[in-house]
Amino acid sequence: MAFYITTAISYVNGAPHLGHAYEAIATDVIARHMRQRNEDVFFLTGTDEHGEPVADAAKDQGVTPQVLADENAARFRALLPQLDVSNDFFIRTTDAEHHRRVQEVLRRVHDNGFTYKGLYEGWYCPKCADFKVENEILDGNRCPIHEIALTREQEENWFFRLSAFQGRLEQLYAEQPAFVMPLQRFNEARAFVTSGLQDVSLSRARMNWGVTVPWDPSHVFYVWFDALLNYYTALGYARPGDDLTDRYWPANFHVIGKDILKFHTVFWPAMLMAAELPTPAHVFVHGFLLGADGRKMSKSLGNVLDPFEVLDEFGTDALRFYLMRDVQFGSDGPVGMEQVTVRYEAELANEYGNLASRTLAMLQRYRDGRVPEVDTDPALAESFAGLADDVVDLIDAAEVTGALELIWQRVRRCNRYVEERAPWQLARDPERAAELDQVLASLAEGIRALSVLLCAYIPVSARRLLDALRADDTRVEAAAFAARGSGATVSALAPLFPKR
RNA sequence: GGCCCGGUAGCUCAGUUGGUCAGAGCAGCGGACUCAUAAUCCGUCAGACGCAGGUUCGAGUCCUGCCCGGGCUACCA
Repeated sequence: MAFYITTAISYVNGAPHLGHAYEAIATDVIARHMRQRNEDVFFLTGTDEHGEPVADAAKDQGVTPQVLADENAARFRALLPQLDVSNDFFIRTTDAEHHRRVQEVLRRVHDNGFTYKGLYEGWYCPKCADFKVENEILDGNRCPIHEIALTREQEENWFFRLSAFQGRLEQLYAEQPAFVMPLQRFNEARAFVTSGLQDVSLSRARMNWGVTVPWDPSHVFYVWFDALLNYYTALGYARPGDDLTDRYWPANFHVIGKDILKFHTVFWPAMLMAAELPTPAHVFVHGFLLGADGRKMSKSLGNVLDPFEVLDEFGTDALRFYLMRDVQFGSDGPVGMEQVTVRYEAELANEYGNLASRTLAMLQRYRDGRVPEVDTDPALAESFAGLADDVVDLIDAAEVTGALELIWQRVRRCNRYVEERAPWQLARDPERAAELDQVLASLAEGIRALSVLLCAYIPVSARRLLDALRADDTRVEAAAFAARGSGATVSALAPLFPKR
């Protein structure tokens, strides 16, 4: 089955930071897992490059918006391979093909009668040449930047008849209780819809850094509408000569941060309805990463976790593991270098890495590196029963943290199993060779099954261990605990997660 | 103000439809073992499950009120 998943696209008016990495990694875990299930996966990410902030920043730097966008888009794009993110395409909203398709879709919205020319009225700062939002205005209606008095002004805009979709959106929320996840966000979005919808402006006339409105070329589309459409337009040109739209649309998952909830859970489905396009199955809203002190990360507080520092110190898999493990996906959570160290040493090095080391070492020492081809221990098999299915169910619900916890319970179980059976004692008694065979075969099988499931989270390390075990099948089906030892001759493996 | 989440051992949190539900991990303390990256394993400590009522044979688990923390309450992207 087709499985289409996206991250939000990053706004290029800034540098990539941990938040971008977090979202990309979480989405990548789901995408990789789905590929392990032989789903026909398409994973999209990219950059959002239009709008006033980019135009303004470019002006400040004395370059054209396109030059600025090119520079910054390259930085975002370069981040992905560093994180081992396996996106299938990287869309830029400045792509010509994107422009063309945005115009196509919104033309249809226009033709269907869901737009009209109206007046946007708001508080305007003549120095900023920009309207200010209600909650950013200082007391006395003053500009937050210039602190000068704002004037009440109007601008002629094209409007989108969001209000016309109130009923259909309510219906969507009634029929798809998992349209927005987790539940708190669903409630939030639904409450917003229920409270009554106003029309929203669809175009801007004061600015030209955007996609031209085809029926009124003096306007460009409001950046959000252009940006949201990336999820749809990308499928049209990601594979030159092959339109993937029918194959993948609508998306299974849009993974986003809570700050852009409204755009994705209200505006976006309404716009798709207006264009007569199917709406996505799920919008998953993740939380924010906080400083180790639980406060919002900020340079002045000095509580920022630098992803590149983690990558340098511990590596890509460690960063991926840490973020998926330590912060419940869907909630906010504190992160810090100390916590990274604890998870790395206690779990990746001591529990998983060392489990691999001791297992391989015993195979080498007691059986010349060969996994005995004997029946595995039903007691250990029992501990793995249902694991892969449970992981599958949790990932279906985007519960990447919960799934990892289940996997990790079995990592611990394997270490306990080693102690229970004490293979080094069995090795001293030739009469108990059969028992030792069983224990070693079972342990090899255990770390193999675990590594298959861990491929989505720590792809490089899991793969290294599987290679050492001569086990190349990474499909989720292969995560079932086998009834017999593989008979493979394993190879030596340097510590997967060396301690410093 | 209204609405939505949450408030469970020192810390981070699990606890499905009410009846071994009082748990896990980390931290602390004690012990065992040696295959392993001095890794691992076992035991142990503590908690009136935010407060007060209520429903029930029985409630972290349902109802009401209150307290505390967080979020949303529209056009910054």
